[in-house]
Amino acid sequence: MARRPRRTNDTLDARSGAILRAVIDEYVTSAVPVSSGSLVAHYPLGVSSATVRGILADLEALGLLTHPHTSAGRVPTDAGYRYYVQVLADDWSLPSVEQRMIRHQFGQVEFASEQWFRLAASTLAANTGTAGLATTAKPKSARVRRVELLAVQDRLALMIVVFREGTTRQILHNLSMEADQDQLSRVGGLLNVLAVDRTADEIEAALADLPVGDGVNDESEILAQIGERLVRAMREFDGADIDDLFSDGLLNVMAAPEFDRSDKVRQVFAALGNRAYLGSLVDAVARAGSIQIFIGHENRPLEMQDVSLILAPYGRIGRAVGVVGVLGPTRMSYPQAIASVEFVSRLMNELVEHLYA
Amino acid sequence: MARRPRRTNDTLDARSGAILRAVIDEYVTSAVPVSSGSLVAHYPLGVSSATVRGILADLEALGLLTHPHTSAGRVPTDAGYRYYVQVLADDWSLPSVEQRMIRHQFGQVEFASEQWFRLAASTLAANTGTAGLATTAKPKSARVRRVELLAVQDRLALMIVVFREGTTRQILHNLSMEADQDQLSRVGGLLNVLAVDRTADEIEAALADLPVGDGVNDESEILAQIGERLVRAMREFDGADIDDLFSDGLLNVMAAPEFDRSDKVRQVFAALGNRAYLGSLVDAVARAGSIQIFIGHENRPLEMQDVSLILAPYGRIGRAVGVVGVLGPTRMSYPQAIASVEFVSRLMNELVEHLYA
DNA sequence: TGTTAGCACTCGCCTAGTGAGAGTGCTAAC
DNA sequence: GTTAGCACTCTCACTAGGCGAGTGCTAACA
Repeated sequence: MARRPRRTNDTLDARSGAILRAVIDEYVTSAVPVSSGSLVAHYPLGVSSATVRGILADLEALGLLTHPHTSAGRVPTDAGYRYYVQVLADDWSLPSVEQRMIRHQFGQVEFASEQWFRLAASTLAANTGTAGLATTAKPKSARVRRVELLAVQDRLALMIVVFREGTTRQILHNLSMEADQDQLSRVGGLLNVLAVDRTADEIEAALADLPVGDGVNDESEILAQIGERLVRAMREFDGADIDDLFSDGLLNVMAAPEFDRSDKVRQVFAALGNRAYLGSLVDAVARAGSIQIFIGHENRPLEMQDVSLILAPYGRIGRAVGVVGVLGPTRMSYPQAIASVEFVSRLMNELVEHLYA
Repeated sequence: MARRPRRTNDTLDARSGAILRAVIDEYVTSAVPVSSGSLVAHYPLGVSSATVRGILADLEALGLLTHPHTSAGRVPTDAGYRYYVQVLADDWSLPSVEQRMIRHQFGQVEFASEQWFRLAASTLAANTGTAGLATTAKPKSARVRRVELLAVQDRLALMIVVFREGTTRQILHNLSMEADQDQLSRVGGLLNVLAVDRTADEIEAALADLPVGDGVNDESEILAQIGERLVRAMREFDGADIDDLFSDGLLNVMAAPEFDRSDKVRQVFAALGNRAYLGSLVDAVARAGSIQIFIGHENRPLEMQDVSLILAPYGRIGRAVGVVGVLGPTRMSYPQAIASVEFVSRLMNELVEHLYA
């Protein structure tokens, strides 16, 4: 047989494309290397298995498929999946029934902020049979929306900070002197004037401009202490790679036959615990501004080379951006996953838009 | 050999006890069935392997050891571990170096409330090589310490509730009318008067006693709406089996050879996702008021019969109680685990005491 | 020139069989 | 009561052979 590549200009001819798609669809559901015979049996290709074999050999020569061993069927390579999502992409969108169902669920949780992230993760997990991920939207530099101070004990104050994007922080602070709720309320009032809508740097500057208390005035001393603690907390927040990561359905990934040995799973989970790596991912996705797909070896960490990530940003570019997505074995249903991630990220966008217009 | 049981009154004689302890210590570190030969080689028993074999046979007859097959060494049964922790318990306490180190770490996190739970879980995980668990302290009926209201948008209010035990809830609420921050602040003042130190039921009663607004007064209408939402949130909180579960080191469990197949791990994790089950555990431990040990089959759920739980309560009995502990394979170092859990729970007690004296 | 049937060939998987080694249980002597 | 000695059992690792699946190639065909 003439083994000339069946493609022109980096694009497969229609029939080769159809067969590649068939191999992938089949393999994704069966997890078993697919043979020429099973293809002609399950798909209306209109040719014999011998012809299919020829095409499979070509696709293998192009690096889109492999062969575990001579007498086994074909398995897609990472490049094969890549071609699939890139070129063979159909109009992949969620059936409107599912869309309505998901929308309904989001309506149910009644704006209990962090519930949204849990819901995003669990929706994605349930909808794709893989692991769902969602990070909160983290700004480059947090700005304060509001600060509250509560007296917990003689010298113990609880500070609650609400950032502009809705995330909150609670910080217990040991004061160097006693302070009752009235004092703290007054200090809180001053602190709000000073801090609202400002970043850590701006608040620090404003604090420096304050007349020095000389210890004469207790409240200005408390303000200085609390203000300093606030700035520190904001710096920590700004410096973190990501804010919070919610995940669901990690058990789904374990159920995949390629992860029946738990050391494989452990590696992936370990990589997922690496905040710096996650931060770089969020960054990359935020910078790209649209859904990103990382297939197998396209993932940097060695531990992630058997899985694929599909991530989409949400939020307001330049201000606070978060990410939702899924993680699954490379052998996953990309259409379903892509459609789900795209839909959920759109939904999250609407929510953010609605909240902080 | 005379196969008479080597115990009187449910207690093994000294030598049998020493050998049982040796078997368990050996098996815990090696994960391999231990033979009579390796015992005489590694422990100063002063007898020959043949004698040890006789005693091993007795211990097996008593149900404290088993035999995977004829030509294999002995493995402890759940009953064997139980006897070990119950009767062979030495003075198991943490070396003071470790105690100081842990105390130091807890000092570092600077009262950032939920950080404590994370730290408790991760300390236990690191110290025992198993999974560390910590739940927040949840009261039977939450009482409000403070409520704050923030205007987010025209009709959107963010309510922050701080409960007496330090946990907080953020709830976004859609108002039926517009309200600015001034209005919300006034409503917030009223709400605090009404709600502070009260349970859901008491707040509901107080709300019912309020003069009806008839829609004449916007603020009383807002108060009614927000108050109703607050009561609902508190009911949800009260009704939950547990509040929040922090865990760390789940990967440690996966690393154990008995969990090399990921379906085993999956079962355990699935059980751990069951809130009702966790709630019943917390309940049981809180009721007992002291450290509790559940070994293998002593755990109800079938999925948990290959692991052991060591849990200790902290907090104030009758008011808010939480639990810290570890989860590991039945083959774990009980002395180390028990000492660590006991120490961390004591530490958490001190923290709670210090905070809410 | 592309397609197809036919067929040899390869290779993984399963089963059975074998030998070595580990560790026991028993017994007879101390 | 303890011990050395020994037969016995059972797992593990390795090997060999048969089976089946699926390929790659070739020659014939449309």
